[in-house]
Amino acid sequence: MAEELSELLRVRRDKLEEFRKAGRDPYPYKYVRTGTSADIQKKYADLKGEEDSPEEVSVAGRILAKRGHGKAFFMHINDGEGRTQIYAKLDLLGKEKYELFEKLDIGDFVGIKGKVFRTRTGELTVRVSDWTLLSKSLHPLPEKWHGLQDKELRYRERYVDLMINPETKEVFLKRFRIIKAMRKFLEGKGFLEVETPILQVMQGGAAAKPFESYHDALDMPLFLRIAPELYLKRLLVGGFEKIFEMGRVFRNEGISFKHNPEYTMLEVYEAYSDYHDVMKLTEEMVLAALKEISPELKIEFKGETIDFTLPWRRIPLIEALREYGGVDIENRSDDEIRKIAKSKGIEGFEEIGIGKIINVLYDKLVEPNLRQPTFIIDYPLETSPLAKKKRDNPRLVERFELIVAGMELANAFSELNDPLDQRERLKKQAELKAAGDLEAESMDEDFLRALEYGMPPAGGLGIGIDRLVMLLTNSPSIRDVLLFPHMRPLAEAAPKEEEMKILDK
RNA sequence: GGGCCGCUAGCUCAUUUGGUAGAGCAUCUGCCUUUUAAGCAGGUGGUGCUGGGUUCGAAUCCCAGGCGGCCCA
Repeated sequence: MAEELSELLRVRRDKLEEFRKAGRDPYPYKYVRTGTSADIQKKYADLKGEEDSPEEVSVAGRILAKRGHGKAFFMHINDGEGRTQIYAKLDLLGKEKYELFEKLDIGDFVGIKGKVFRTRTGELTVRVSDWTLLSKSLHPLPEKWHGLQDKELRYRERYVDLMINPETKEVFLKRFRIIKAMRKFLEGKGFLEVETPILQVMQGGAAAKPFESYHDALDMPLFLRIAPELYLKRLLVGGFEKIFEMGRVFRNEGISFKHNPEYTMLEVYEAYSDYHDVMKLTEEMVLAALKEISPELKIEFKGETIDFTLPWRRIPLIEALREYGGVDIENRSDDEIRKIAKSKGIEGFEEIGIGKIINVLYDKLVEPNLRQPTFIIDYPLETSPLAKKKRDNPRLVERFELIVAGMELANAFSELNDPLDQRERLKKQAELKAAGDLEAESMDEDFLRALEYGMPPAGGLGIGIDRLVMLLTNSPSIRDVLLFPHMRPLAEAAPKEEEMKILDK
């Protein structure tokens, strides 16, 4: 494979051999550090200009910058907590060690031993008394001024993006803190984290097209879950009263700035609660996540100010359609609603249920216009087969979605626990599926049996974690908050014939 | 799925009537013992996304395809 290497790559491989010949293993097994870059900054903060640290330290990291000065040499190395300046002098190291040290490349990992001192410009610096190559890098890094700009490369080679662009790392640190804060919030309220199947026999819990897989030994198809909902409800039946699951779900749909085929969803269920309680819980939890990122309740997102000050607006779906879409579907027949939809340019859903059409009307006319945090509440019955009917209006269900910056962030119901009603609703879904609606729910007999044993009244909530992180980190695309967003493979990385064979077995 | 835009050195970007493809950083060589976008001098490095077409001649014009971005459905 090595015959076509460009000069830059060849030079690094040559150096690899040179280090080997000089008796330095380019990939040794371990290195003992006395501390990190941050430890040095903290420990020697009071070091005066003229003095050395009394003892030697050892640090390790990736070389990010080199500045040679003839018989002296500066570099910066980066570890998980920051950077450390390194100073090497011919006098101190001796000819052989110094000349090899100069040959280290940007990108290499090194271990550095030496005393700490302050340079003329005041920067704490380790003066090298000995050094160890810890891993030879065979690729040049992107340039120091602009970093890696090309979005495609940043997504495809996230490892390079992370090592070179500090703001990328910052986004993911924030992501992990947000998730941690939400777990902490829920655990503080007595919720228990559970895990349910990702490989599911039935399609259920949401309106979405699933990915299909196959279990060879059982000789049966399996779906990757589109939601954990139906299993979490089985747990309510089993006696868990406050539970949540944070995990990956998979939806076989298009890709956009707010859609990735796999994403992280938080689902929360609380027995003896209804959707009013869940709205309060949602507000508190989102604010707990926000607090982790910003002391203010107002944040910037794509040039827009989003104000999370409570209370957030609550508006029934039908009113929202009137206010934002100028259409009135209250007390209209299915045919009339279909006509309204058509007049708004919504076509191609002729065989599909009226619930879907209302959803499309809403998606098109209302959602993009909701910029500030807003709860859309009380959805038409047909749109929500898993939600309880509204207590004073059986044409509606007790459901809300939280919309921020035109994005659906959360979806929640007073969960349907009447097994006979649920059976009727799933039957309707099965009819829609038969008519060609790929997103319709399956008739899940085991789930219905569970409900027949009795599920306590409960409020349930789903939150799209990735979108929340987008908002809180001012990231314009979901790809910016996923470490490895889905990309079409490059020709060179496309699946090989051997791999494709697996699918035929 | 549709529209627009992009793809040029490892990276960031130039290159206008179609006429031998450039810069900065990185890399290499020489000088330089406290620099930090170190400096000075010199050099190497290109299937111009891929394939086809037009032309004496294509990075540039045309067609098809690939990958990506933005907007729309």
